[in-house]
Amino acid sequence: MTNQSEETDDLTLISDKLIVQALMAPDKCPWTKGRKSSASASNSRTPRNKSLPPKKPKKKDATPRKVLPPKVTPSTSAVHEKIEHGEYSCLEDDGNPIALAVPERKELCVTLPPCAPFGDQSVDARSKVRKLLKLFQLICRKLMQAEEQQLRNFGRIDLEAIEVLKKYDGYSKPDAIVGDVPGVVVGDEFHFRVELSIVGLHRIYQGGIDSAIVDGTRIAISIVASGGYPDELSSSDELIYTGSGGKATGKKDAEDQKLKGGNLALKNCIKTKTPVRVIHGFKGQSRSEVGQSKSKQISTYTYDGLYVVVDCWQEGASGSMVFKYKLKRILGQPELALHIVKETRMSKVRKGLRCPDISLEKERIPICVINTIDDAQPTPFEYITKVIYPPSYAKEPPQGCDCTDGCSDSSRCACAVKNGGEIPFNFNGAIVHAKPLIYECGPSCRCPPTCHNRASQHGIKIPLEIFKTGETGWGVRSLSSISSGSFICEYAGLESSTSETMEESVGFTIDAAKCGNVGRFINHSCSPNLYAQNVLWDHDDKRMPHIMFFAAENIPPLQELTYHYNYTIGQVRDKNGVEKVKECLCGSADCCHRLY
DNA sequence: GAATATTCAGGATG
DNA sequence: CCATCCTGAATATT
Repeated sequence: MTNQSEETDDLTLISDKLIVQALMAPDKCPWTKGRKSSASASNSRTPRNKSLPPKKPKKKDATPRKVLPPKVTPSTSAVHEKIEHGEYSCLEDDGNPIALAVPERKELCVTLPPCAPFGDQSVDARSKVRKLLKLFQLICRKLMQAEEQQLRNFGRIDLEAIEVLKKYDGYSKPDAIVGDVPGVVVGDEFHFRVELSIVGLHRIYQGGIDSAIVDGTRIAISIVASGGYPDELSSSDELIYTGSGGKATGKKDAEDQKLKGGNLALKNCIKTKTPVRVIHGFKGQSRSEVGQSKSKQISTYTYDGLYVVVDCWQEGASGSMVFKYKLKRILGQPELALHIVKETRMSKVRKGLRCPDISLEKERIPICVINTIDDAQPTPFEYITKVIYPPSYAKEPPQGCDCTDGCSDSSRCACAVKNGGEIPFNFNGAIVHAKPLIYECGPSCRCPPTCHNRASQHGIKIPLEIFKTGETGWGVRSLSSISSGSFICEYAGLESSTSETMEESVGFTIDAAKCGNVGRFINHSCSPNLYAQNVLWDHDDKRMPHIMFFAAENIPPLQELTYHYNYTIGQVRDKNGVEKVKECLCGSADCCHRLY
């Protein structure tokens, strides 16, 4: 609908505010209020002190740069009002610090955002769920970071993280829910069983069948099928599930499964016609990145939707009988993206393929263009992978570190020190949390390219594709699942100064109308799944940091990638200073229907 | 030897 | 005390 290159007119940003998304939420970041020095912005290991008065952000110092979204702006609105109402806040700011109960001398402190959103009626269930999950994932990344710095060894990060989360105001034990859980949508992905429990999808940690008593009878409310038993996940909408207990789990003694507990509950569902939530677990989807350390086995749990139990019988030889259940998926629910991806991968020809690699091999992996809506092709542009700086501009050489130990000692690595004494990435490449500015190691550092403090400078690693959306023109998505914190891509384009001379210039913008990379196709959303992070690595000019997109949550395959353009209403004017209005079409629940 | 499969042990919840 | 469609680390196997 909107065409990028048509919108190349005079967008003028009258506000000098710079707003960038926090990893936690569409939030009010330090940028909004002026910048803190990156060193003081880090809260990763502040001493524990709950009564610490909230830090007042500095009014404003040097305003670096405005993020100019692609001039092709599809749809949008602004989160501005919410920011004004203080509904959101960012990790870097005045959160309530919660100390981890680390039974060793070294205490870890995770700063959590204020808990206003919880229990607030105005926040819909979906936002709550997403916030809780983001919070949990943030804690996990923090713990992982601590583990990697060898401050401490947690066996089970998931269990450790839930302990922290429990201390957070707004966390409560989930009630038993029959049917869909408000805020959870078919296709949602999780990485730990604990996460299923947090959102109330499946409350027990290990058991496969969660049940509740309704009207005096025990009925099943959710099941997890993750390969522990030989279930049959036949084709599409049917599932044969194996009961719990007996020998199947690898017991020493053969034993018949008993019709009690979960087994009975599941059988009762036939009579009561109770819908059962099905969560599908997949194992070993880990994809070892090139040059990365050993890839951990990663399990993914996908919410498959509601099923009804239609049949129940016993199977097997006497002495090792098991219960089997036949479940049918209730019609009218969205198809799992996973299945579509499977079909797509199976089929030889890709439907709607308009271009096998729009980057013309400039990226490490091809980025194809898919259009199953009409015949349109993207408007031609020059594909570049790196930002192009103004001709007159000579980049300041960065001051690197001289680490030879892989920058492992974050108190000695000069780059880590600039990041407030931490390497802001986990060893798997995920960003730990949003910061005003991140310093990656660069060309003048002595560390090798495999250093963990170089997460976003090696280009795109996740297979992305450009596709035609219904309403918003072109968009970007992936056939793979993306886990929270993953680096997606840079926003590349022509860097230009907003004032006459380079020297006096206060603001810079990136214009991707004529040349750019995939980043120029990423649409706006009021509840985005990516966020933009400022990063410096190949130069030290804070006025024009790289703008790097990271996943703010787990993103299922085929879901469109979006970030918040961060316009404010009234911000954009035409040549004559007249306010311009653009409708937001992002369609999210908290959309305010105006991009600017 | 490294990548993968199997087993073991520790653990939270009900 | 019991058991569980978990996890991560330790062994075993290709």
